[in-house]
Amino acid sequence: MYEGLKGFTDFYPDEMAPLREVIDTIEDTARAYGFRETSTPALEPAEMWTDKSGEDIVDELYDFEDRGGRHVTLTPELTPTVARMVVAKQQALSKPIKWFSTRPFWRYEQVQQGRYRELYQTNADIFGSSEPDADAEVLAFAADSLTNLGLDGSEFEFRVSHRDILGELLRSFDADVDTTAAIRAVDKRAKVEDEEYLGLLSDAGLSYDQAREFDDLLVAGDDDLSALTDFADSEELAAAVENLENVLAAAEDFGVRQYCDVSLTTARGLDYYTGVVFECFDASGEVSRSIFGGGRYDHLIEEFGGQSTPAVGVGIGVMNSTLPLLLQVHDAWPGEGISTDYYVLQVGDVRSVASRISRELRERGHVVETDVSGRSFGGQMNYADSIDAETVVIVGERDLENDEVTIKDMKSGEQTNVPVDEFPGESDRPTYDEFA
RNA sequence: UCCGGGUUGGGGUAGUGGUUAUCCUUCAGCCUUGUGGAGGCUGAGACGCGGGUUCGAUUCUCGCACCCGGACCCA
Repeated sequence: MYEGLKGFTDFYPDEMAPLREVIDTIEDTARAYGFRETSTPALEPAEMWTDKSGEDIVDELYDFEDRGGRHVTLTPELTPTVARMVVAKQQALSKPIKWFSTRPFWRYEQVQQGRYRELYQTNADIFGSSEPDADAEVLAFAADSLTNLGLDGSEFEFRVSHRDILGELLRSFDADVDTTAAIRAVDKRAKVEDEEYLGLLSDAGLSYDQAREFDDLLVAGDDDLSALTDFADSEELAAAVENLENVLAAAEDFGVRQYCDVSLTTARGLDYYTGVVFECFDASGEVSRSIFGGGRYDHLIEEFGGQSTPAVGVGIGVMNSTLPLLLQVHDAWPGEGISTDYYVLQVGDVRSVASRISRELRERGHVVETDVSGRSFGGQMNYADSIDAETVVIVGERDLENDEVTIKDMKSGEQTNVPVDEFPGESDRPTYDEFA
Protein backbone atom coordinates (compact mmCIF):
# COMPACT_ATOMS: atom_id res chain seq x y z
CA MET A 1 0.00 0.00 0.00
CA TYR A 2 1.28 3.44 -0.94
CA GLU A 3 0.77 6.73 0.87
CA GLY A 4 0.06 9.91 -0.98
CA LEU A 5 2.38 12.87 -0.62
CA LYS A 6 2.11 15.19 2.33
CA GLY A 7 0.05 18.25 1.56
CA PHE A 8 -1.71 16.61 -1.38
CA THR A 9 -5.31 15.57 -0.98
CA ASP A 10 -7.52 12.88 -2.48
CA PHE A 11 -11.11 13.96 -2.92
CA TYR A 12 -13.64 11.12 -2.84
CA PRO A 13 -16.99 11.48 -4.59
CA ASP A 14 -18.90 12.60 -1.49
CA GLU A 15 -16.24 15.21 -0.79
CA MET A 16 -15.97 16.33 -4.39
CA ALA A 17 -19.72 16.83 -4.90
CA PRO A 18 -19.97 19.95 -2.68
CA LEU A 19 -16.64 21.25 -3.98
CA ARG A 20 -17.94 20.91 -7.53
CA GLU A 21 -20.91 23.07 -6.56
CA VAL A 22 -18.63 25.70 -5.05
CA ILE A 23 -16.45 25.80 -8.16
CA ASP A 24 -19.45 25.90 -10.50
CA THR A 25 -20.97 28.77 -8.54
CA ILE A 26 -17.79 30.84 -8.70
CA GLU A 27 -17.21 30.06 -12.37
CA ASP A 28 -20.81 30.88 -13.28
CA THR A 29 -20.33 34.21 -11.51
CA ALA A 30 -17.16 34.86 -13.52
CA ARG A 31 -18.93 34.01 -16.77
CA ALA A 32 -21.76 36.35 -15.87
CA TYR A 33 -19.21 39.18 -15.76
CA GLY A 34 -17.85 38.15 -19.15
CA PHE A 35 -14.63 36.59 -17.95
CA ARG A 36 -13.57 33.97 -20.53
CA GLU A 37 -12.05 30.68 -19.55
CA THR A 38 -8.39 29.88 -20.17
CA SER A 39 -6.26 26.87 -19.44
CA THR A 40 -2.58 27.06 -18.60
CA PRO A 41 0.38 24.72 -18.04
CA ALA A 42 1.26 23.13 -14.74
CA LEU A 43 4.96 23.42 -15.49
CA GLU A 44 6.77 26.63 -16.39
CA PRO A 45 10.35 27.87 -16.66
CA ALA A 46 11.45 28.47 -13.09
CA GLU A 47 12.98 31.77 -14.13
CA MET A 48 9.50 33.27 -14.34
CA TRP A 49 9.59 33.23 -10.54
CA THR A 50 13.25 33.22 -9.63
CA ASP A 51 13.94 36.35 -11.72
CA LYS A 52 11.17 38.56 -10.39
CA SER A 53 9.77 37.23 -7.17
CA GLY A 54 11.24 37.52 -3.71
CA GLU A 55 12.98 34.83 -1.68
CA ASP A 56 9.75 33.78 -0.04
CA ILE A 57 8.16 32.48 -3.21
CA VAL A 58 11.36 30.90 -4.48
CA ASP A 59 11.77 28.98 -1.24
CA GLU A 60 8.39 27.38 -1.82
CA LEU A 61 8.89 26.37 -5.45
CA TYR A 62 8.38 22.76 -6.48
CA ASP A 63 11.23 23.06 -8.97
CA PHE A 64 13.61 20.63 -10.65
CA GLU A 65 15.75 20.10 -13.72
CA ASP A 66 13.99 18.31 -16.57
CA ARG A 67 15.64 15.83 -18.93
CA GLY A 68 16.59 18.62 -21.29
CA GLY A 69 18.48 20.38 -18.53
CA ARG A 70 15.88 23.12 -18.16
CA HIS A 71 15.16 24.53 -14.72
CA VAL A 72 11.38 24.12 -14.46
CA THR A 73 8.83 24.52 -11.69
CA LEU A 74 5.29 23.56 -10.89
CA THR A 75 3.43 26.85 -10.89
CA PRO A 76 2.83 28.35 -7.42
CA GLU A 77 0.41 30.99 -8.74
CA LEU A 78 -1.16 32.08 -11.99
CA THR A 79 -0.16 35.71 -12.47
CA PRO A 80 3.22 35.28 -14.23
CA THR A 81 1.67 32.75 -16.61
CA VAL A 82 -1.20 34.99 -17.69
CA ALA A 83 1.25 37.87 -17.91
CA ARG A 84 3.33 35.76 -20.28
CA MET A 85 0.21 34.93 -22.32
CA VAL A 86 -0.81 38.57 -22.56
CA VAL A 87 2.66 39.63 -23.66
CA ALA A 88 2.79 36.91 -26.33
CA LYS A 89 -0.42 38.01 -28.03
CA GLN A 90 -0.73 41.55 -26.82
CA GLN A 91 -1.42 43.13 -30.22
CA ALA A 92 -4.00 40.57 -31.23
CA LEU A 93 -6.13 40.67 -28.09
CA SER A 94 -8.99 43.13 -27.78
CA LYS A 95 -9.05 45.08 -24.55
CA PRO A 96 -10.05 44.79 -21.86
CA ILE A 97 -8.83 41.23 -21.59
CA LYS A 98 -10.95 39.39 -19.02
CA TRP A 99 -9.90 35.85 -18.24
CA PHE A 100 -10.66 33.27 -15.60
CA SER A 101 -9.50 29.75 -14.86
CA THR A 102 -9.70 27.15 -12.13
CA ARG A 103 -6.70 24.89 -11.67
CA PRO A 104 -4.22 23.54 -9.16
CA PHE A 105 -1.11 25.28 -7.93
CA TRP A 106 1.79 23.95 -5.90
CA ARG A 107 3.76 25.46 -3.07
CA TYR A 108 6.22 23.53 -0.98
CA GLU A 109 5.30 24.82 2.42
CA GLN A 110 4.28 23.73 5.87
CA VAL A 111 0.90 22.05 5.97
CA GLN A 112 -1.66 23.45 8.41
CA GLN A 113 -5.30 24.46 8.57
CA GLY A 114 -6.46 25.66 5.16
CA ARG A 115 -2.91 25.45 3.77
CA TYR A 116 -1.75 22.58 1.60
CA ARG A 117 0.96 21.93 -0.95
CA GLU A 118 -1.49 21.45 -3.78
CA LEU A 119 -4.31 23.97 -3.86
CA TYR A 120 -6.95 24.92 -6.41
CA GLN A 121 -7.72 28.52 -7.26
CA THR A 122 -10.17 30.29 -9.48
CA ASN A 123 -8.33 33.33 -10.83
CA ALA A 124 -10.03 36.24 -12.55
CA ASP A 125 -8.03 39.06 -14.11
CA ILE A 126 -8.68 42.18 -16.17
CA PHE A 127 -5.88 43.53 -18.38
CA GLY A 128 -5.88 46.84 -20.21
CA SER A 129 -7.94 49.10 -18.00
CA SER A 130 -6.63 51.42 -15.32
CA GLU A 131 -10.12 52.72 -14.61
CA PRO A 132 -11.44 52.35 -11.06
CA ASP A 133 -14.32 50.45 -12.61
CA ALA A 134 -11.96 47.56 -13.36
CA ASP A 135 -10.80 47.33 -9.73
CA ALA A 136 -14.40 47.57 -8.58
CA GLU A 137 -15.54 44.91 -11.04
CA VAL A 138 -13.01 42.47 -9.61
CA LEU A 139 -14.29 43.28 -6.12
CA ALA A 140 -17.85 42.83 -7.33
CA PHE A 141 -17.08 39.48 -8.93
CA ALA A 142 -15.48 38.27 -5.71
CA ALA A 143 -18.32 39.53 -3.53
CA ASP A 144 -20.98 38.11 -5.83
CA SER A 145 -19.22 34.77 -5.77
CA LEU A 146 -19.49 34.66 -1.99
CA THR A 147 -23.10 35.82 -1.86
CA ASN A 148 -24.01 33.35 -4.60
CA LEU A 149 -22.51 30.67 -2.39
CA GLY A 150 -25.00 31.66 0.27
CA LEU A 151 -22.95 33.96 2.48
CA ASP A 152 -24.28 37.32 3.51
CA GLY A 153 -22.45 40.56 4.09
CA SER A 154 -22.15 40.09 7.82
CA GLU A 155 -20.11 36.94 7.30
CA PHE A 156 -17.16 38.22 5.30
CA GLU A 157 -15.32 41.47 4.78
CA PHE A 158 -12.94 42.84 2.19
CA ARG A 159 -10.11 44.84 3.71
CA VAL A 160 -9.18 47.27 1.00
CA SER A 161 -5.92 49.15 0.91
CA HIS A 162 -3.80 50.99 -1.61
CA ARG A 163 -0.11 50.43 -2.19
CA ASP A 164 0.47 53.93 -3.58
CA ILE A 165 -1.08 55.55 -0.54
CA LEU A 166 1.37 53.73 1.66
CA GLY A 167 4.27 54.45 -0.67
CA GLU A 168 3.53 58.14 -1.12
CA LEU A 169 2.89 58.62 2.55
CA LEU A 170 6.28 57.13 3.34
CA ARG A 171 7.90 59.28 0.67
CA SER A 172 6.41 62.40 2.20
CA PHE A 173 8.50 61.92 5.31
CA ASP A 174 11.79 63.70 5.24
CA ALA A 175 13.80 60.51 5.37
CA ASP A 176 15.46 57.91 3.20
CA VAL A 177 12.86 55.18 3.50
CA ASP A 178 13.01 51.67 2.10
CA THR A 179 9.40 51.58 0.92
CA THR A 180 9.27 47.84 0.33
CA ALA A 181 10.62 47.09 3.81
CA ALA A 182 8.23 49.58 5.37
CA ILE A 183 5.24 48.03 3.60
CA ARG A 184 6.36 44.61 4.78
CA ALA A 185 6.47 46.04 8.30
CA VAL A 186 2.90 47.31 7.88
CA ASP A 187 1.88 43.84 6.78
CA LYS A 188 3.21 42.50 10.08
CA ARG A 189 1.51 45.14 12.19
CA ALA A 190 -1.23 42.92 13.52
CA LYS A 191 1.10 40.02 14.24
CA VAL A 192 3.90 41.57 16.26
CA GLU A 193 4.25 43.72 19.37
CA ASP A 194 4.03 47.49 18.93
CA GLU A 195 7.64 47.91 19.79
CA GLU A 196 8.82 45.39 17.23
CA TYR A 197 6.56 46.91 14.60
CA LEU A 198 7.92 50.39 15.22
CA GLY A 199 11.39 48.91 15.23
CA LEU A 200 10.83 47.44 11.78
CA LEU A 201 9.65 50.81 10.54
CA SER A 202 12.74 52.51 11.88
CA ASP A 203 14.86 49.81 10.27
CA ALA A 204 13.21 50.88 7.04
CA GLY A 205 14.43 54.43 7.59
CA LEU A 206 11.84 56.27 9.64
CA SER A 207 12.71 57.88 12.93
CA TYR A 208 10.83 56.67 15.97
CA ASP A 209 8.59 59.74 16.01
CA GLN A 210 7.97 59.46 12.29
CA ALA A 211 7.05 55.81 12.69
CA ARG A 212 4.51 56.72 15.36
CA GLU A 213 3.09 59.47 13.21
CA PHE A 214 2.95 57.19 10.17
CA ASP A 215 1.07 54.55 12.09
CA ASP A 216 -1.34 57.10 13.53
CA LEU A 217 -2.06 58.28 10.00
CA LEU A 218 -2.84 54.76 8.82
CA VAL A 219 -5.31 54.27 11.63
CA ALA A 220 -6.90 57.68 11.08
CA GLY A 221 -7.07 57.04 7.33
CA ASP A 222 -9.21 53.96 7.79
CA ASP A 223 -12.02 56.16 9.03
CA ASP A 224 -11.37 59.25 6.98
CA LEU A 225 -9.01 59.35 4.04
CA SER A 226 -8.83 63.14 4.14
CA ALA A 227 -6.65 62.84 7.23
CA LEU A 228 -3.93 61.68 4.88
CA THR A 229 -4.18 64.45 2.34
CA ASP A 230 -4.34 66.97 5.17
CA PHE A 231 -1.04 65.67 6.45
CA ALA A 232 1.06 65.90 3.32
CA ASP A 233 0.90 68.31 0.44
CA SER A 234 1.68 65.73 -2.22
CA GLU A 235 0.05 65.49 -5.60
CA GLU A 236 0.88 61.82 -5.89
CA LEU A 237 -0.62 61.04 -2.51
CA ALA A 238 -3.74 62.99 -3.37
CA ALA A 239 -4.01 61.05 -6.63
CA ALA A 240 -3.69 57.72 -4.82
CA VAL A 241 -6.32 58.67 -2.27
CA GLU A 242 -8.61 59.84 -5.04
CA ASN A 243 -8.09 56.56 -6.87
CA LEU A 244 -9.11 54.57 -3.82
CA GLU A 245 -12.15 56.79 -3.32
CA ASN A 246 -13.09 56.31 -6.97
CA VAL A 247 -12.80 52.56 -6.68
CA LEU A 248 -15.04 52.58 -3.62
CA ALA A 249 -17.53 54.84 -5.41
CA ALA A 250 -17.66 52.41 -8.32
CA ALA A 251 -18.08 49.54 -5.84
CA GLU A 252 -21.03 51.45 -4.40
CA ASP A 253 -22.69 51.61 -7.81
CA PHE A 254 -21.88 47.95 -8.38
CA GLY A 255 -23.69 47.10 -5.16
CA VAL A 256 -20.73 45.77 -3.19
CA ARG A 257 -19.47 48.80 -1.26
CA GLN A 258 -20.98 47.43 1.96
CA TYR A 259 -18.54 44.51 1.95
CA CYS A 260 -15.50 46.76 1.78
CA ASP A 261 -13.65 48.29 4.72
CA VAL A 262 -10.74 50.62 4.20
CA SER A 263 -7.82 49.04 5.99
CA LEU A 264 -4.51 50.66 5.16
CA THR A 265 -2.63 48.20 7.33
CA THR A 266 -3.58 45.44 4.88
CA ALA A 267 -0.55 45.39 2.62
CA ARG A 268 -0.27 41.92 1.04
CA GLY A 269 3.00 40.18 0.68
CA LEU A 270 3.61 40.07 -3.05
CA ASP A 271 5.86 42.81 -4.34
CA TYR A 272 4.26 43.29 -7.76
CA TYR A 273 1.09 44.96 -6.48
CA THR A 274 0.81 48.65 -7.30
CA GLY A 275 -2.58 50.24 -6.51
CA VAL A 276 -5.64 48.87 -4.81
CA VAL A 277 -5.05 45.66 -2.89
CA PHE A 278 -7.56 43.73 -0.86
CA GLU A 279 -7.93 40.64 1.26
CA CYS A 280 -11.08 38.79 2.23
CA PHE A 281 -11.50 37.76 5.87
CA ASP A 282 -14.06 35.91 7.92
CA ALA A 283 -16.05 38.66 9.64
CA SER A 284 -16.75 36.38 12.59
CA GLY A 285 -13.03 35.84 13.12
CA GLU A 286 -13.46 32.09 13.45
CA VAL A 287 -11.26 31.53 10.42
CA SER A 288 -8.20 33.51 11.35
CA ARG A 289 -6.34 33.22 8.07
CA SER A 290 -7.16 35.34 5.08
CA ILE A 291 -9.63 33.70 2.71
CA PHE A 292 -8.25 35.14 -0.50
CA GLY A 293 -6.88 38.34 -1.92
CA GLY A 294 -6.17 40.35 -5.00
CA GLY A 295 -5.16 43.70 -6.31
CA ARG A 296 -3.73 45.82 -9.07
CA TYR A 297 -0.40 45.08 -10.72
CA ASP A 298 0.15 47.72 -13.36
CA HIS A 299 3.84 47.14 -14.02
CA LEU A 300 4.05 43.37 -14.36
CA ILE A 301 3.20 43.11 -18.06
CA GLU A 302 5.92 45.62 -18.87
CA GLU A 303 8.38 43.80 -16.65
CA PHE A 304 7.58 40.65 -18.62
CA GLY A 305 8.57 42.39 -21.84
CA GLY A 306 5.22 43.68 -23.03
CA GLN A 307 3.82 47.14 -23.60
CA SER A 308 2.80 48.92 -20.45
CA THR A 309 -0.56 47.39 -19.56
CA PRO A 310 -2.55 47.95 -16.39
CA ALA A 311 -3.94 44.83 -14.70
CA VAL A 312 -6.06 43.88 -11.73
CA GLY A 313 -7.15 40.47 -10.50
CA VAL A 314 -8.12 38.11 -7.73
CA GLY A 315 -7.34 34.49 -6.93
CA ILE A 316 -9.92 32.60 -4.90
CA GLY A 317 -8.73 29.37 -3.33
CA VAL A 318 -11.49 26.82 -3.83
CA MET A 319 -10.04 23.46 -2.79
CA ASN A 320 -7.40 22.83 -0.15
CA SER A 321 -7.88 26.39 0.99
CA THR A 322 -9.64 28.47 3.60
CA LEU A 323 -12.81 29.09 1.58
CA PRO A 324 -14.34 25.72 2.53
CA LEU A 325 -13.67 26.57 6.17
CA LEU A 326 -15.45 29.91 5.78
CA LEU A 327 -18.44 28.25 4.14
CA GLN A 328 -18.63 25.56 6.81
CA VAL A 329 -18.38 28.06 9.66
CA HIS A 330 -21.34 29.98 8.23
CA ASP A 331 -23.39 26.94 7.33
CA ALA A 332 -23.11 27.57 3.62
CA TRP A 333 -21.41 24.32 2.69
CA PRO A 334 -23.33 22.62 -0.14
CA GLY A 335 -25.07 19.60 1.34
CA GLU A 336 -25.79 17.67 -1.79
CA GLY A 337 -24.28 14.22 -1.92
CA ILE A 338 -24.37 11.90 -4.85
CA SER A 339 -27.78 11.10 -6.27
CA THR A 340 -29.13 9.02 -9.10
CA ASP A 341 -32.21 9.54 -11.24
CA TYR A 342 -32.79 5.91 -12.26
CA TYR A 343 -31.53 2.49 -11.35
CA VAL A 344 -32.42 -0.14 -13.94
CA LEU A 345 -32.64 -3.42 -12.04
CA GLN A 346 -32.09 -6.61 -14.00
CA VAL A 347 -33.39 -10.08 -13.18
CA GLY A 348 -32.30 -12.88 -15.43
CA ASP A 349 -31.23 -12.61 -19.03
CA VAL A 350 -32.74 -9.22 -19.80
CA ARG A 351 -29.68 -7.20 -20.71
CA SER A 352 -30.89 -6.11 -24.15
CA VAL A 353 -34.13 -4.62 -22.82
CA ALA A 354 -32.45 -3.07 -19.77
CA SER A 355 -29.80 -1.54 -21.99
CA ARG A 356 -32.38 -0.03 -24.32
CA ILE A 357 -34.22 1.55 -21.40
CA SER A 358 -30.99 2.82 -19.83
CA ARG A 359 -29.87 4.34 -23.10
CA GLU A 360 -33.16 6.11 -23.73
CA LEU A 361 -33.20 7.53 -20.21
CA ARG A 362 -29.63 8.75 -20.58
CA GLU A 363 -30.50 10.37 -23.90
CA ARG A 364 -32.99 12.44 -21.92
CA GLY A 365 -30.11 13.67 -19.78
CA HIS A 366 -30.62 11.58 -16.65
CA VAL A 367 -28.15 9.85 -14.39
CA VAL A 368 -28.84 6.16 -14.90
CA GLU A 369 -27.14 3.14 -13.39
CA THR A 370 -27.73 -0.50 -14.02
CA ASP A 371 -26.20 -3.73 -12.76
CA VAL A 372 -22.65 -4.44 -13.85
CA SER A 373 -21.87 -6.89 -11.04
CA GLY A 374 -24.33 -9.73 -11.53
CA ARG A 375 -25.97 -9.03 -8.18
CA SER A 376 -29.10 -10.64 -6.83
CA PHE A 377 -32.42 -8.78 -6.70
CA GLY A 378 -31.96 -7.87 -3.06
CA GLY A 379 -28.37 -6.89 -3.67
CA GLN A 380 -29.41 -4.56 -6.46
CA MET A 381 -32.13 -2.97 -4.33
CA ASN A 382 -29.56 -2.41 -1.63
CA TYR A 383 -27.23 -0.76 -4.08
CA ALA A 384 -30.02 1.39 -5.56
CA ASP A 385 -30.73 2.57 -2.03
CA SER A 386 -27.07 3.34 -1.38
CA ILE A 387 -26.75 5.56 -4.46
CA ASP A 388 -29.97 7.38 -3.53
CA ALA A 389 -31.81 6.32 -6.67
CA GLU A 390 -35.11 8.14 -7.10
CA THR A 391 -36.76 5.57 -9.35
CA VAL A 392 -35.98 1.90 -9.86
CA VAL A 393 -37.01 0.32 -13.15
CA ILE A 394 -37.29 -3.40 -12.60
CA VAL A 395 -36.64 -5.32 -15.78
CA GLY A 396 -37.38 -8.93 -14.87
CA GLU A 397 -38.07 -12.06 -16.81
CA ARG A 398 -41.39 -12.46 -15.04
CA ASP A 399 -42.57 -8.95 -16.03
CA LEU A 400 -41.35 -9.36 -19.57
CA GLU A 401 -43.50 -12.45 -19.98
CA ASN A 402 -46.40 -9.98 -19.79
CA ASP A 403 -44.44 -7.41 -21.83
CA GLU A 404 -44.19 -5.21 -18.76
CA VAL A 405 -41.60 -3.55 -16.54
CA THR A 406 -42.07 -2.41 -12.94
CA ILE A 407 -41.57 1.23 -11.97
CA LYS A 408 -40.82 1.73 -8.29
CA ASP A 409 -40.62 5.00 -6.41
CA MET A 410 -37.90 4.49 -3.81
CA LYS A 411 -39.06 7.18 -1.44
CA SER A 412 -42.61 5.88 -1.02
CA GLY A 413 -41.86 2.29 -1.93
CA GLU A 414 -44.86 2.22 -4.24
CA GLN A 415 -44.61 0.50 -7.58
CA THR A 416 -46.68 -0.25 -10.65
CA ASN A 417 -46.45 -2.16 -13.90
CA VAL A 418 -45.99 -0.42 -17.23
CA PRO A 419 -46.01 -1.94 -20.71
CA VAL A 420 -42.39 -2.29 -21.75
CA ASP A 421 -43.11 -0.57 -25.08
CA GLU A 422 -44.34 2.53 -23.26
CA PHE A 423 -41.26 3.05 -21.14
CA PRO A 424 -39.69 5.52 -21.12
CA GLY A 425 -42.22 6.62 -23.75
CA GLU A 426 -42.65 10.28 -24.63
CA SER A 427 -42.09 11.70 -21.17
CA ASP A 428 -38.85 13.56 -20.43
CA ARG A 429 -38.75 12.27 -16.90
CA PRO A 430 -41.09 9.31 -16.44
CA THR A 431 -41.68 8.45 -12.79
CA TYR A 432 -44.01 6.24 -10.80
CA ASP A 433 -46.56 9.06 -10.44
CA GLU A 434 -47.19 9.17 -14.18
CA PHE A 435 -48.15 5.54 -14.36
CA ALA A 436 -49.92 5.07 -11.04
C1' U B 1 12.72 25.30 9.69
C1' C B 2 10.62 25.35 14.78
C1' C B 3 6.84 23.95 18.89
C1' G B 4 2.71 20.93 20.85
C1' G B 5 -0.74 16.56 20.40
C1' G B 6 -1.60 12.12 17.83
C1' U B 7 -1.17 7.10 14.76
C1' U B 8 -4.86 -0.17 16.95
C1' G B 9 -9.47 -3.62 10.68
C1' G B 10 -12.34 0.95 5.44
C1' G B 11 -14.40 4.61 9.54
C1' G B 12 -14.89 5.32 15.05
C1' U B 13 -12.85 3.10 19.45
C1' A B 14 -11.22 -0.41 24.09
C1' G B 15 -7.02 -2.74 25.98
C1' U B 16 -2.44 -5.35 27.25
C1' G B 17 5.49 -6.74 28.49
C1' G B 18 3.10 -13.27 27.39
C1' U B 19 -2.82 -18.19 24.34
C1' U B 20 -7.21 -16.66 19.31
C1' A B 21 -6.54 -8.23 20.69
C1' U B 22 -12.48 -5.41 22.54
C1' C B 23 -16.84 -3.18 20.94
C1' C B 24 -19.70 -0.18 17.35
C1' U B 25 -20.02 0.71 12.33
C1' U B 26 -18.77 -0.68 7.32
C1' C B 27 -18.28 -4.29 3.50
C1' A B 28 -19.53 -9.31 1.44
C1' G B 29 -22.81 -13.42 1.79
C1' C B 30 -27.03 -15.89 3.83
C1' C B 31 -31.90 -16.28 6.49
C1' U B 32 -35.47 -14.32 1.89
C1' U B 33 -32.71 -18.03 -5.67
C1' G B 34 -38.40 -10.98 -7.53
C1' U B 35 -38.12 -6.14 -3.59
C1' G B 36 -34.00 -1.42 -0.15
C1' G B 37 -34.46 1.39 4.66
C1' A B 38 -35.81 -3.42 10.48
C1' G B 39 -33.89 -7.96 12.73
C1' G B 40 -30.82 -12.50 13.04
C1' C B 41 -26.59 -15.54 11.45
C1' U B 42 -21.78 -16.31 8.94
C1' G B 43 -17.48 -14.24 6.97
C1' A B 44 -13.67 -10.34 5.62
C1' G B 45 -10.68 -6.72 7.79
C1' A B 46 -5.91 -3.57 12.41
C1' C B 47 -1.50 -2.70 16.52
C1' G B 48 2.37 3.44 10.89
C1' C B 49 7.84 2.20 9.57
C1' G B 50 12.80 1.11 11.35
C1' G B 51 16.33 0.39 15.34
C1' G B 52 17.11 -0.55 20.75
C1' U B 53 15.93 -2.90 25.69
C1' U B 54 13.79 -7.93 26.68
C1' C B 55 13.36 -14.96 26.76
C1' G B 56 9.26 -12.28 24.51
C1' A B 57 7.37 -5.37 22.37
C1' U B 58 1.12 -3.51 19.71
C1' U B 59 2.54 -2.02 24.94
C1' C B 60 8.82 0.61 27.26
C1' U B 61 12.62 3.61 24.52
C1' C B 62 14.94 6.23 20.31
C1' G B 63 14.70 7.77 15.24
C1' C B 64 11.71 8.50 10.92
C1' A B 65 7.15 8.97 8.17
C1' C B 66 2.37 10.62 8.17
C1' C B 67 -2.01 13.14 10.49
C1' C B 68 -4.13 17.34 13.51
C1' G B 69 -3.13 22.15 15.53
C1' G B 70 0.20 26.37 16.18
C1' A B 71 4.74 29.76 15.00
C1' C B 72 7.04 31.63 10.50
C1' C B 73 5.10 32.71 5.64
C1' C B 74 1.16 33.18 2.68
C1' A B 75 -4.05 32.43 -0.38
